[in-house]
Amino acid sequence: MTSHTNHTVLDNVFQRFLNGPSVFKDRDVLRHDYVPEKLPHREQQIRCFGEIVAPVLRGSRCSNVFIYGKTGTGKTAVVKFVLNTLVQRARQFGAIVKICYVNCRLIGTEYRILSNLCAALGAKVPFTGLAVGEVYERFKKTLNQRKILFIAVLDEIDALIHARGDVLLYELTRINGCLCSSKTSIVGISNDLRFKEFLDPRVLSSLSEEEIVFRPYDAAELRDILSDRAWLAFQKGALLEGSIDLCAALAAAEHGDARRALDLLRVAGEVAERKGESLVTEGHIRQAERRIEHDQTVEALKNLPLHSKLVLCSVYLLGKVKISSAITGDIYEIYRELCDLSGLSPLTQRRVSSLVNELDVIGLLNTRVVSMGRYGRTRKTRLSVARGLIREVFTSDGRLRGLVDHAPKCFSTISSSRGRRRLPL
DNA sequence: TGTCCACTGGAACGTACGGCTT
DNA sequence: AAGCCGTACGTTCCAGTGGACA
Repeated sequence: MTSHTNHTVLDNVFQRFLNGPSVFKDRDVLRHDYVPEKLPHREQQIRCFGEIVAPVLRGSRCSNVFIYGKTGTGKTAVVKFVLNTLVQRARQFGAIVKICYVNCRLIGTEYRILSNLCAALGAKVPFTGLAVGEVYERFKKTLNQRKILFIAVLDEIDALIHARGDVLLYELTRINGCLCSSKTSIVGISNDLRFKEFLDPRVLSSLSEEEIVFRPYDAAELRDILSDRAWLAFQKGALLEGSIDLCAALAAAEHGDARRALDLLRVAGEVAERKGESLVTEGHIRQAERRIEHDQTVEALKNLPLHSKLVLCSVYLLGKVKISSAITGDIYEIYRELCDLSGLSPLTQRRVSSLVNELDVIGLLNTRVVSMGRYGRTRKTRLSVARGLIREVFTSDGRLRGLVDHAPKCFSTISSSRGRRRLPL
C-alpha cells in the first residue's frame, strides 16, 4: 500500500470519528486516575481518614495509617481526595504540608522509592549510582533543612516486602526520631490482606497506628458509582437503561472492582462509537468484556522476555500432541530445541523452572506441583490462555513465527519415555 | 518401611550495565 | 579513570519433597 492510500485510509477514519455520533461527553471521567468530586459509599472511610490526618492542620504530625482493601475498592481515590483537600485547607491555616504519592509496585525498588520521596521535597537524586543509605541521608537532610509536615503515601506497599523493602519501612517509621523541624507520616495502602503476616512486628506496630478497611462494593453500590460517572462521561440518552446494571453485575461478580466496572463502561462506549452507533447497549458491554480480556492477554504475551516466550511456545507445542499438561522435564527438552533453532544458548533447567513459575503467577500458564511417586516430583503445566491467541501473537513476532509450526524431534522420546520412566499424564 | 526419582525452591554468588562520587 | 553502587538476570549448589514401588 502506498503512503498516499495510507493517508486516505487514516483520513477516512478521522473523518468518520469527527462526523460520527459521539456517545461521550468526557471519556476521561471513566479513567482510573480520575479523582471524582463525589465518592459514593465511602463517606465513612473519608470521615475516618479525614479525622486521622486532621492534626496536620494544627501543625502536628498525624498518625501513620494502614489501609486495606481489594483492587478497585476506592482506597487510592479516597486517599488522594482527602489529602488534596488537606493540602488546600492547610494552606489557609499556614501549615506547609507536602504529600508524596508512590506506587511501590510501579516504582519497584527501595532506592527509587526514596529518590521519589526526595524529588517530592525538591532534592535531586541521581537515577542510579548512590548507596541507599546515602539517598536516605539526603532525604533526612532535606527534611531537617525545612519545617514541613510530610506525608508519604505508599500505595501497593505489599510489593515492598517482596522487594526486601521492609528495611526501608523500618527506617521510615523511625525517621521522626532523627528530625528536629519537620515531621513525617506514612500512609500505607495494600490490597493483600496477608501483608501484615510478612511484616516485621516493630514496623507493623508503628505503621498501623490506625487502620482503615475498604470492603468491596456490592452490585447496588457499583451501580451508584457508575451512574454518577456515566452522567458526567456520556451524552444524554447515549446509555441504554440496563447497561449500567449489567456493568455493575459483571464487576460485582469479580470481587466488587469499581475499576473493572468503569473500564467496561468506557470500552463499551468506544465499541459503540467505532461502529458509528449513538446508543450503548448491553451487547456493547458484552463485547467490551471480551475485548478487555483479549487485550490484556495479548499485551501480556507481547511483552514477555524472549526466553519466557520460548517456554510458553514449548507448552503450546506439547499441547499439539495432545499432552494437555506437560511436566517440566518435557518442557525443557522442547525449549532447548527451540533455542537451538533460534541460535540461542539455552538457560538452565533451574531458571526455566522459575520462568514457568513466573508465567503461572501472571496467569498465562496454570501449574500444579505433583508427586509421581518413584517417578519423582515435578510440576504439571498447562496453558491458561486460548491456543489461538498464542498462535496469533507469536506468528506476528519475527523471531517466533517459524517456531509455532515446528514439529519437535523430541516428541518421540517424550511419548515413548512416558511409558518407561514416567507415569502417563 | 526404606529407597529412589525428578524435580522444586532457597540461597549464595557471578556478570554486565548504567551512572554517580572522588 | 577508578571505585563503588543498585539493578537485572542468570548460574550453581544442594537440601527437601511426596508418593510409587520393591
